[in-house]
Amino acid sequence: MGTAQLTAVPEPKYWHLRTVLLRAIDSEFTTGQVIPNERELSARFGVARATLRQALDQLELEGRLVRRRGIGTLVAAPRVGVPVSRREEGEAWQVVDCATAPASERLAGALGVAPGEAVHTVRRVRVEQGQTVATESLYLAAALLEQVPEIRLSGAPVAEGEELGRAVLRRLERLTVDGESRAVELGVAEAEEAALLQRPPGTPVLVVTTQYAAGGRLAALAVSTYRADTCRLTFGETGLVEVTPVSAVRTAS
Amino acid sequence: MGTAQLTAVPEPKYWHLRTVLLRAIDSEFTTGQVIPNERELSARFGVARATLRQALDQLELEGRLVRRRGIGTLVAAPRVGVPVSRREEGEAWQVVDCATAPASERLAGALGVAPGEAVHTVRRVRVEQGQTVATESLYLAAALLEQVPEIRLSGAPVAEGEELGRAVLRRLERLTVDGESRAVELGVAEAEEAALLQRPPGTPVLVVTTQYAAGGRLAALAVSTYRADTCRLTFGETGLVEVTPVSAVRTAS
DNA sequence: CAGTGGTCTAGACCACCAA
DNA sequence: TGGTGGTCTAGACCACTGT
Repeated sequence: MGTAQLTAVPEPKYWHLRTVLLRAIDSEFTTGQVIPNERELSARFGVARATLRQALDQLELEGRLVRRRGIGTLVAAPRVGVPVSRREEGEAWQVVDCATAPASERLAGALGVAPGEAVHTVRRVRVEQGQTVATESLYLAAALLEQVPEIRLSGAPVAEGEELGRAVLRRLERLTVDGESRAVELGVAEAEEAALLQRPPGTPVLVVTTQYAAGGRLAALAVSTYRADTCRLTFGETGLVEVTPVSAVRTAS
Repeated sequence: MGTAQLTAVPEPKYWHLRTVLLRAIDSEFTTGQVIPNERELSARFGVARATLRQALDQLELEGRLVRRRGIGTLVAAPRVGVPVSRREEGEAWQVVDCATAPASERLAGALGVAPGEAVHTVRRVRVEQGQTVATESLYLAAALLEQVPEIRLSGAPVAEGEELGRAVLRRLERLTVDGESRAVELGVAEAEEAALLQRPPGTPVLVVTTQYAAGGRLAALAVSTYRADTCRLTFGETGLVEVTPVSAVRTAS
C-alpha cells in the first residue's frame, strides 16, 4: 500500500481515497489480512481521520472490508451466495422461536386477515460458515393451521417456541403449490434483527419479502433480512454455471 | 416535529435521533415535504451537525428521505416496485448505446468465451416516473449474433450505437428459452453508472446479475444496477396480490 | 495495559439553487 | 445574494480487544 499523491481533482477526497484503497486491497492484500489502522492511514494520505473513515465506510458497504472494534480493519472474504427459494431452504435455517399473537393493524392488512386475528410468527435464522447471515419472520394465520388435525399439536395449551415453529413450517411445505412472489429492497437492521445478526443497529440488510400463495389466495408472508455486506442472493433455476461474482465484471469494462 | 429529550441511553445518539426523526416524518410530514434544515435540526436536538447528518444518512439509505443540495431535505415517496424479469422488461428500458469490443480477461471468464473475442455490449437505462432508476450492461458474444443472417445488419462496417443495441436485444429475445439465473447484491455506483443515474459516485445500488441460458449453455450476461433508495425489485409469478411495501410489516411486530 | 475502531464535537469552506 | 446540503478538519473521549 504505497504512499499517496491525492492530486487535486474535482471528485471528493473520500471517493478518490476509496479508489486508491480498493486498488491496494485488490493487489497487495489477501482475505482476512488486517490493513493499517485508521490513524496511520489518515496520516499517510494526509487527510483527517473522518475523511479516511468515509472511504472505509464505502468499502465496508461494498463488502470489501470488515471492521472489528479493538482488532482492526480486515479484507473481507468474497460474499457468500445464498439461494433464495423454498426448495433448498431446509438445511441452513434454524428455528429460533415461535409465538402466536393477534395480528396488528398493518400485519393483518399485509396477510389479508382481520386485525386481531391470531397469527403464528416463526422466527428463523440462517447460519452460513458459522456466521448468522440472515433472519426471517414468517407469518401465518393460525386459522389455516387449526383446520388441519394432523398438524394440530397434542397438548391442551398450544405448543410454543421451536416445536410449534417446526410444525408451522412442515404445514407450509405441504400447503404451498401455487408459487411465491418476492420483492427485494435495501433496509437497515433494527434492534432485534441486529442482535440476531450480531451486528450494530443500522447495519444494511437486503430485505426479501415473500408471499406464499395457496388456492389462489395469500397463505403466508415471510420477511427475511440478509446481511448486505456478506450475502449475494441467488435466484432461479440453479442449473447452469455457477453465478459469477459480480465485482469481477462490473469493474472490467 | 417536537422538541427533543435525548435521554442518556446506551445506544448511539445518531441512532436514537434516527428513530425520533423516523417517527416524525411518519406522523407529521407527507411525501415531498421539506423538513427543517440541518443546522436548525442539530440545534433543536442539541447535537453537532455531523451527528445529525449521520442520522439523516441512515434514513436516506432506507429511502425515507431525499436530500437536494441547495434545496433541502425532503420526505421521499414510497419506493417504486420494479419487475425484474425478461418478459415485461420491454417497455421501460431505453437503449443508450452499444459497442463491440474484445472481451477483457474477466468478462471473457464470466461469459465463457476466449479472452479477446468480440463481445457486444448494450447499455440500457430504465426510466420510471420521469427518473432514471436503473442502468444495465448486457454482454453477448458477437459470434452468437453473426451466425444469424436475418439479424446481421446491412452496412459493411457493423452498425454501432442504438441500432445495433436493438438488434442484439431482438436476437436475445428469440434465443432465450432455457431460462435465466440471477443474483442480487448491494453495490455502489461508480463514475459512469452514477452519471447515468444522475447521482453522485458512491450511491448505493442493487446489483442484479442475470445469466441467460440457451441450449444448456451460457448465452448472455447482464449486469443491472438499480437505485437502492428508490427501487424495490419484484420477482416471480406476478399474479397474486400486489406486493406489500415491507416497511409496513417490519416495524409492525 | 496499549491499541483498535466507534462516536461526537465545533467550526470552516465549498457547490448548488432560488429569488 | 442568502440559504441549503456536501466536504473536510483537528481533536476528544468511549468501548472493545488482546496481551
